Amino acid sequence: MHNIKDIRKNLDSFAKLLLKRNVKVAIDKIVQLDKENRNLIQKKELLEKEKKDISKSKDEKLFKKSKDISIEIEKISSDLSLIKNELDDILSSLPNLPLADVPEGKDESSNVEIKKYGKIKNFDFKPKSHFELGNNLNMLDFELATKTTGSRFVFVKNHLALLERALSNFMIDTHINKNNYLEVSPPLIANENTMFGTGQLPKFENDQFEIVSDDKNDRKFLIPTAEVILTNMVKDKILDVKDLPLRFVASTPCFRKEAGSYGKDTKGMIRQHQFYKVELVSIVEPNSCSEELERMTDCATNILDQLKLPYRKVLLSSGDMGFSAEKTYDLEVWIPSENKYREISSCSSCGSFQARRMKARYKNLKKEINFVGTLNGSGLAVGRTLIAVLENYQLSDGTIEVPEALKPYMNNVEKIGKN
RNA sequence: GGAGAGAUGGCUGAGCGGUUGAAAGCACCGGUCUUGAAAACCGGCAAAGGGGCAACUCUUUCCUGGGUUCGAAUCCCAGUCUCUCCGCCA
Repeated sequence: MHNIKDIRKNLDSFAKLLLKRNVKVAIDKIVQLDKENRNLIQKKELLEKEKKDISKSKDEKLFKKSKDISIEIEKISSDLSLIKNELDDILSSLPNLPLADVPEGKDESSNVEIKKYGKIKNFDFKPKSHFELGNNLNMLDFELATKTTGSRFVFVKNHLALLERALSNFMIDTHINKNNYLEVSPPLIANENTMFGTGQLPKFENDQFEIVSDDKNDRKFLIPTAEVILTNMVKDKILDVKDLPLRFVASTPCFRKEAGSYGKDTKGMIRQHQFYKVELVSIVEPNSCSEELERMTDCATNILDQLKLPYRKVLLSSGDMGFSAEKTYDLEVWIPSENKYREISSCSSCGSFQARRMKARYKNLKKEINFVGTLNGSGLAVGRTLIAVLENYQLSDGTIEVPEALKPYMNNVEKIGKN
């Protein structure tokens, strides 16, 4: 959510920066609504003052007049709320502004590769895809999931289920022990206001799984990412600067409809309606967002380093960023069967964009109140990490080596194979 | 699911029709005292929005939404949430 005061001050740069994100704003409309809004506020306040004075005077002769004023105030109020709603609707559907160092571009083709890491293994056989491997091991069952649930779900069984759990635990342990995150086990369901706070609503309602409820005024959604619920932990709060930064980590299932991606990655578990993800969220002073973004991204890359998976770090272009982000790094892991890198983590700074939507503020040492900065990143997407481990650690006989870093979590299983 | 109680500022908690944005305490900030600190004493301390270059000023807000009244934190109605007891249950 953008601050109307800031927009007022920087009309041109505001429109220009949104254009960088391929969004055309009706800037004239915003200006006009803002003007009307303030105009009506002034009118209303004047009347309220008059009314207040009358009641203070306790002068019975003026009581009739006070009643008339009430009627007038009511009229103005209803106009006011119409205008205000229209303005808010526009403002709440505009994405965050990109930072200056974000490359300009329409889509992912303008993303900038920062660096490649790790060593891509040279297989002396044709590496199999994760779904072939999983299917042969009888540990990934897509057909069964289709039968019980529908497309884009999967049963993970036996040692791969263990591996999935091991990955999750390994990641969380790393983040709480080495990176100073606080572990959280949050609700997996969020209400409408919470979804608005992080920017999933109102614009991306169709991507969400909504829970059927009798009460239309109490809408509930399965979280599409723990970012939603973790970031909203500071909703409506005024924090003390001494409490910052706050860093939360959670491993949760994520639920997404992925509308619009049908036909893409239909095979395997790259793109599922449900998947596990270890999520990192930081609440910081707004001026340390950029610094925290580097730190958070390092926390995520550290997991890939420890798992010895080859990956690259990519700076997203303005056209490829998510709605709430001002700057995003993607981490892409090497997928041998596809002979390319695929997204496994996305770390974003949102500046104060989400904080304004959530009304999450803090008090600095001078006791000034300001909105906090929020960041979120995957550390990492567990489902996709499972894929990466399967494919990168496969042997010619279709068995899977367990990465060194995961061994403490694998109940002495060192190699995953049929037995 | 049944029966009660409650929701007030960062927290605890008074107020139950008229200068109450709201007592008191805690926390916090400033000052006096002190070699320094503590204690004690004195003073300050809500947020959002509007107007103003500014000093400042106005409006709104005592869970939410309606209603009564010239006037509501206070009365009425509906809803939400919390707590206690009982039942049920992983």
